[in-house]
Amino acid sequence: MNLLLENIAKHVSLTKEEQERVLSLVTLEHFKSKKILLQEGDICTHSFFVIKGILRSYTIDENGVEHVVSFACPGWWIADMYSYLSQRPGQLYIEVNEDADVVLLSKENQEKLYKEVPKLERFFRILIENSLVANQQRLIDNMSFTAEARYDKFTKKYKDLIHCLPQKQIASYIGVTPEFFSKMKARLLKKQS
Amino acid sequence: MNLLLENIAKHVSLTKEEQERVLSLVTLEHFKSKKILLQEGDICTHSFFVIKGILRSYTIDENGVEHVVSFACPGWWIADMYSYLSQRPGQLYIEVNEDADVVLLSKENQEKLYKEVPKLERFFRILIENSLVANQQRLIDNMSFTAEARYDKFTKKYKDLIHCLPQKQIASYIGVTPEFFSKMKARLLKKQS
DNA sequence: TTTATTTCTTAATCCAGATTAAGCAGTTCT
DNA sequence: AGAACTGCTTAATCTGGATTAAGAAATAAA
Repeated sequence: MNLLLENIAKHVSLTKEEQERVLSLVTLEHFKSKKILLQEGDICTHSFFVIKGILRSYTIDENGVEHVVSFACPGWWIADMYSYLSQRPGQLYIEVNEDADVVLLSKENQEKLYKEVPKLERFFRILIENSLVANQQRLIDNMSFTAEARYDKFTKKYKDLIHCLPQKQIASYIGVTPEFFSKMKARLLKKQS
Repeated sequence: MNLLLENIAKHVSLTKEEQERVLSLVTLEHFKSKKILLQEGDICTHSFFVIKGILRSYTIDENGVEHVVSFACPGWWIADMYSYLSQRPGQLYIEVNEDADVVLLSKENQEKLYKEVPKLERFFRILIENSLVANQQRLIDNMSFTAEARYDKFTKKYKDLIHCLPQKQIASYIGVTPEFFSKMKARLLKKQS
């Protein structure tokens, strides 16, 4: 649970009382691998902060193909932002990739926090800013680079994560089929030697 | 200039004095078509709010190919968010598509506004939230849909804009070459009849 | 342990979209 | 008016990556 307070402390400093207030408005839960925390059509009532384990968000398109939107490991937030912000049914799935301890913050309680601890408005703004920048970069990368270059970027950015993920999920994240990804990887191995 | 205050009023309500303070910290400028407001390597010191005309942001990749990131018409903000937030050199170009009246807000003055009119922290958070959601949707669309479906979405979303844009820019935005875009459009015309 | 189920790989074939190239119309500049 | 750009189109060819299919390896279930 300290991880959450440390995370906040990186961007704004709270008094002991404010910290207590934050903790009183969130809950900690444990989820087993493969548990689905959110489905297409659901309204995203909570955002999730990962303490331990890994979560993953994805969409399923009209052909039944899964597209990974993001991974969240300890210290990261994850939610269907469209649904969470608008409180309308969303299109994202959020699933547990590896047994996880997760902090839940409800939309209601977040609004409460904004009022009671206005500093947190700043904190969440910064989170969203970072998320926007990362997202925009990924969009540009997808338009500018080949699958190979995208994979290269991914390995550098998520060095630790990479060994914990089934490679079909990595393939999906960088935007290729598992078959092509497998071929590409084999090609890269040959190149190196 | 009213457009700016209306834009703010949609999300937070300011007193007359607060409005005055906002206006005192921004400047209005006119730019001619093709004027480049920001280049790769520049630090983005201002964000731009379009009163009249159209701006466009894009990157140029290592092969010299341009990728349109966004269009901004009246009532929209535009900036290189990575560079603006981090005050580091960015990769985006921002160019005038059509003679434009633009409100400039410097990073400094924005910080000043956050302190003097904390309500604006909320306003800008909401802006960024919306921008994040739109961006994420575009990422999902790019992964899930064919060029044709993406074009279809684009025409619906930017009905008015579409007639003001050279189609090579539309092609770039949806992520195809102008040649392919031209072919696709011809194909669509045949289909309809 | 055996059986299912899922994941990964390899290979053949296919296709959306890129590349190259050329011609044409409209603008802008002398 | 002519020259020089820039934008759009068409067509031929090419390729990154998809699709289909089938087998091997690894996990999970019974």
